[in-house]
Amino acid sequence: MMITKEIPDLDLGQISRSGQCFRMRQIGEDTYALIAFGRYLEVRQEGERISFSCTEEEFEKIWRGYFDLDTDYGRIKQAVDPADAYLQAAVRLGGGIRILQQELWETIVTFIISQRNNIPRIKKCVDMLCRAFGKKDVDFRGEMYDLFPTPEALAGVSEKDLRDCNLGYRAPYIHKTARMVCDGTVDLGQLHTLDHGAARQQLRRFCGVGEKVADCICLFALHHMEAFPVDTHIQDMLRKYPGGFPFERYEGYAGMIQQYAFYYELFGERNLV
DNA sequence: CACCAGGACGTTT
DNA sequence: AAACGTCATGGT
Repeated sequence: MMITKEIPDLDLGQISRSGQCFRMRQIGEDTYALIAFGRYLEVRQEGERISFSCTEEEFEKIWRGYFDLDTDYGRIKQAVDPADAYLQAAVRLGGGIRILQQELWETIVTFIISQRNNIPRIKKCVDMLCRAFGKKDVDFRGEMYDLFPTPEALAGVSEKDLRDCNLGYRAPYIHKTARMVCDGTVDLGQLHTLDHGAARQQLRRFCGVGEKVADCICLFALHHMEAFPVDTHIQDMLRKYPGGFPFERYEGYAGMIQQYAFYYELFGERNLV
């Protein structure tokens, strides 16, 4: 149960480092393990040949959508202004990033955790949460792994138990948010049917979800490619456009441009551009 | 509208 | 070793 596909514009290392998915880890030189939609997957990359540890059926059902394989990222990159030295450099560095289509509940919680936090620590917190409150399952080798805890699981534990996962002041945010999902205050299923403005408005009702986190959830779980989360790194980037960033040029997919810029701010050479 | 606490730790100096 | 910063938000 190993299938191989030819996939352009995809770099597992870049996706793993890009900080949109906190449950993807490197387990070998070119191999990554991730857990999503109740499945454990190992993915290996050799150039454009990507191997998936699953059946063809599972690939079509889950991973084609998860890795956003029906979006043409080559076309998006070609649309970047050739005269824009900054974005050209950003695309050169992070051209293998894709916008994953992750699970909504997990994305809500992980991006509440992400606020005022760094990527290595976010991953640790998420691992601890899954270890403590997630259902256990076995992978294709028979090894145990932890699913992401359900809203019911997180609403059912004490705030202190959440704090023990090093969530700090985010513990009450997550507890309240879990309860709001369980009691139906916000309908997660319905969120998938809303447009960007309406979804963002609903997400803002959760405790601990502000403008930035709401946009991350829209981009990484609801696949609103127009969502443009502005954090401290993107603020730095925007300052490099004294005449204003050309949002109108990238209408409908500014979120993808945001990801290239975010990655470049984090991993690009400091003295370049 | 302008602060500022709250937590813990990765990163840089 | 010590200061600095981290994919912000809610409360005052």
